[in-house]
Amino acid sequence: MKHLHQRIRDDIEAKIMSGEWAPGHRIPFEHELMTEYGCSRMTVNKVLSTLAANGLITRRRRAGTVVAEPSNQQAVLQIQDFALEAARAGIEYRFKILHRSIEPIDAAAAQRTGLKPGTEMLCLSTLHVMDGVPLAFEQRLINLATVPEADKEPFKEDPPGTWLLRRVPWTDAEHIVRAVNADGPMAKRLQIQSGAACLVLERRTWQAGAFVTEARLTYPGDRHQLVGRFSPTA
Amino acid sequence: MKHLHQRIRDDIEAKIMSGEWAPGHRIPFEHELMTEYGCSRMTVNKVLSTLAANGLITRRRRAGTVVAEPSNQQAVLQIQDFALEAARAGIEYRFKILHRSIEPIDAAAAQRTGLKPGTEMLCLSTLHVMDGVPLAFEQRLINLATVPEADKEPFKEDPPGTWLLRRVPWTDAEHIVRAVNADGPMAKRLQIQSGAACLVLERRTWQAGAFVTEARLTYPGDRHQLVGRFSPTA
DNA sequence: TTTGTATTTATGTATAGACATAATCGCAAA
DNA sequence: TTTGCGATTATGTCTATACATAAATACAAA
Repeated sequence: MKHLHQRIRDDIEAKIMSGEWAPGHRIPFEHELMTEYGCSRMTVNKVLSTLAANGLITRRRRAGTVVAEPSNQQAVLQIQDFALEAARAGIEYRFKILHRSIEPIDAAAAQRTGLKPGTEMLCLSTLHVMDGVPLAFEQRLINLATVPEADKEPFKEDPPGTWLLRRVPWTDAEHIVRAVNADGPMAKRLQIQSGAACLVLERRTWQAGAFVTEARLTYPGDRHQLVGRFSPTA
Repeated sequence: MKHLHQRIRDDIEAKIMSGEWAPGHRIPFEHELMTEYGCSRMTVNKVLSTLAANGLITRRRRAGTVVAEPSNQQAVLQIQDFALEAARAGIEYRFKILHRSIEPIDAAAAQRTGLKPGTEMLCLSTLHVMDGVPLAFEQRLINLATVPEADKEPFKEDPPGTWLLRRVPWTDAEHIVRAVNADGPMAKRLQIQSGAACLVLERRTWQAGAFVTEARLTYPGDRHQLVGRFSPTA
């Protein structure tokens, strides 16, 4: 016999995912489920709260609980930290800062990040190399207003991403994944053919509303992929 | 005065994200937090359970609770359902089944899906068109052992993905995102230049361990991107 | 030393009740 | 008809308690 908690949850998920309870359908009240399963309200409540947190259902006081609109399917993709992954796998990892400067943010980037045009940003270009093979090229902007100590950091030990991850708390991130053809300079840096398909991952992170950093990572398409696993229940 | 629940949660998250409690650091026992905040164990327990579900902490019986290793950063990417998105945006959407057959699964696919080689699969190739522009090419395998009714479905109303989503409950999915150069036939189908970068999304779904379907979606790189938002707390 | 077993301990699940709160509904007053 | 207000109702949060369970620990037997 499984846990009641799990049984209630499985039942509801099955009904939603089979389409028996379509989006917008009102789910039985806690009171009703409580009678149906012969358990306390807390048990039902915890299940429904969890499902709501996972976006499967929408709850509103007085109105009750309904199956959520299948907004967009969500997939959890894992995005690796080069240094960490390399260390774990026992692979030789190096990185090289190819460019470093402090510049006022341009108009397009200001738009993306929500900063005032002209804000001073630390601009870094980094090549990530594993086992002697270029794995990714990283173009990064760091907001010096939020992370002033980045100015004096030489980035000798850790690459900028790892350094930031350890030092700056962040609360929100936005990701964009695209595919592009490598132009000449990019092809040269990554040692691939000009025009080869590359996976581009852009990540912007904020900390309590304050912009922290933007990273654009370009991976050779034939050497890399993003992998993710997703359970609606997890 | 905020809810106690939220306060405890904020405190713990702040300590973790500021680095004060580094990965591996043991968090006070429920018993201790209960005394510290002057509340019941259930309250503390719910907070910690939620944080554990979000991957911020790791809990083990008897051993206690520790700050989770920042394994891989996880990003929640949104993956759209063509028909649904088009309907919402008021865009004209069509799809065309270019190929349909029933074939025993090949060795490579058997490996990926965990099925026995030779299992009968419904193979479909579909072109998705929005506003007259090819948006994606879909190659899909459907496990007839799990979804026998797919055999007789003509897929006139809904494209295979939408049809399956409505009909088959699924519990697990695996995603892979890659970038590839379009070969000749693909370029022709998508009306792009041969060699143009394409985003390839592979999705495999299971239902309680039974394989349901595999979809490989190829998007022109210049027409599409995946977007995602992520908060560690949400 | 190794293996097996009992104990302890922290978390996991569940209960039955309490009060708070937000949103809706119905009714009455303007 | 519209506005305002009180009653109702479903969810939100929390308590105090109970027993289950997994895992570390200590101790005893082989």
